[in-house]
Amino acid sequence: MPNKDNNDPKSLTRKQRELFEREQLILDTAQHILQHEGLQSLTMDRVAAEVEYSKGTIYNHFNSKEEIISGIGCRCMNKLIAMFDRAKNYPGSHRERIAAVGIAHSLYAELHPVELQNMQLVKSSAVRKKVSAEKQQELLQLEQQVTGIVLQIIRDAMQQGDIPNDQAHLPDGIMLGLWSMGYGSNLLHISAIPFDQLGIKQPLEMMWINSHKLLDSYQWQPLSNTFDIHALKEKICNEIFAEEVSELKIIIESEKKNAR
Amino acid sequence: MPNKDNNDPKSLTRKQRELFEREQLILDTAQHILQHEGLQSLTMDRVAAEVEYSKGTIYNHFNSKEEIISGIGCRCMNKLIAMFDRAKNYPGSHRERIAAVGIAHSLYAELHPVELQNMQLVKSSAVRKKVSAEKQQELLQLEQQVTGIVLQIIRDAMQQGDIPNDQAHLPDGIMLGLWSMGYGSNLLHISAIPFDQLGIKQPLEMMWINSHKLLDSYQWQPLSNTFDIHALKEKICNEIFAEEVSELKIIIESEKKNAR
DNA sequence: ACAAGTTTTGACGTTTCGTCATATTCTCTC
DNA sequence: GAGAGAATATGACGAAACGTCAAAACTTGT
Repeated sequence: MPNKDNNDPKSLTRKQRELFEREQLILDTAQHILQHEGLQSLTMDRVAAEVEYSKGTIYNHFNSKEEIISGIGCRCMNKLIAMFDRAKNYPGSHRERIAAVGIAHSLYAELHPVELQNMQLVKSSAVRKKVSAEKQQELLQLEQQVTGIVLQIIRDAMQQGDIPNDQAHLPDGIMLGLWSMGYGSNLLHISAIPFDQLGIKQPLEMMWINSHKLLDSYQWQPLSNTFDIHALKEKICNEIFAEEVSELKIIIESEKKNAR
Repeated sequence: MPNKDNNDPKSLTRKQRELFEREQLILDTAQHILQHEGLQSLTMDRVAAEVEYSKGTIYNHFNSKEEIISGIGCRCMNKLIAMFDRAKNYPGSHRERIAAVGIAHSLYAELHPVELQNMQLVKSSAVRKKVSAEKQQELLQLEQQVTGIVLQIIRDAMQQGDIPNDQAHLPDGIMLGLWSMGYGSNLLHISAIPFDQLGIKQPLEMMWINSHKLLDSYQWQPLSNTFDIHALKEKICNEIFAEEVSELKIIIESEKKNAR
């Protein structure tokens, strides 16, 4: 290109930036297809056609389709971590902060069911086997960030005396309890089980209640019989996740319209 | 065939039996491949070769690969239900019976991690989309059997007065709490997260403790501070699941040998 | 302007799913 | 027991998708 007035000494960086941006474009495109048409429509030829590069170029960025799927998984984890971080920084009691993390988790599940399913897919051995060690390390590191946030809040609470120290399995027990219950509830939520028809409550609603019962069992002060957990939920939703909640309302509205 | 001394009037039934047996053979074979070589080795040609029928014949039984995978899923669910049933019939307190169900669930996860992953796969939309409505109905019905067993025990306990009736969300709350925590713990258990290395306890161990904490929160008598939950686990393992436990020991032994 | 290096391309080989016309086997009647 | 007609089994084939690689296009430095 003759136009060289941009005499930036970091031309190497420009190239790298282009590479990086293209990588993002590929992931954007793939994620969009995945979200709107499902995994069976996510083919390499399709992605190549939509980003308007050839398949070979796609393969210069990602060694396999699975690597793209993992890449999407990483982005989703980052989005989740951003929400968890906001929850962590909520200026309330430690019990309120951990509750905010729980709300972040279920809001994420409601807002991005497809991504959740994809994150599940990434963990399957079929995908993991074809993904580079680096990407796996990246995913593991992200997972650790998540547990790190939760553990930090629990440790803060212990240090502050909100949780009695004379119990076994701390802080792991609380972390694993919340993690497995949240994880399980989210997956039940996105499963095809028609809870309504079976006369069973929605998993995400019950998760909120059951998590508090679990925290009560660990005697995490203040206990839930001293405050209104539903009011707390409302409060946290308004103060930290207003944006997500309104997004969710829009989704629910449009689903209602589709049902009609 | 000239040899017709077997003058059974139900020759139709014999044919049906043959068909059924072949179907089982196909599923046996597919499950064996899946278990020992993973999903990527489970191809229709491979199954056809191993059962020594042509691919067309396989397709007379199952309309797609996904239908075979779902078929395997159904068998696994049935195996799980059989274990749950044994737990349900344990002649102890209701709290002991529900605890036995929990043990059944984690034993299953430890004994059959591959099947668990497969049952997860069946729930993915990619598979569900290609499966007949009947099979989906069958899967749903099996899932209901599972929840039915749990709900029955909870209702028994309520009727007997073991659980105070003055609480909201009964029996659903307990059921969903145990289900999501068990489900989540099992999936964490089979995930690739190296809990040991991260200095975190194993999800299945914590699930036992946290489930009891949850039941305590619902004030399900007798509360866990009045008995030794680890002794109870030992007792239930010996009295109902001796076979599974010894199977598990063999697996653990052989894994140790492989590690060396 | 040209050469050396880098990146892009898309045709191609391979695998695997699922189909279907043909071949085989079975069953029932005479 | 023979033969017609129905039921079942077969495997070659088409289609779709992954991943590769030699050749083409572009970039950069001299």
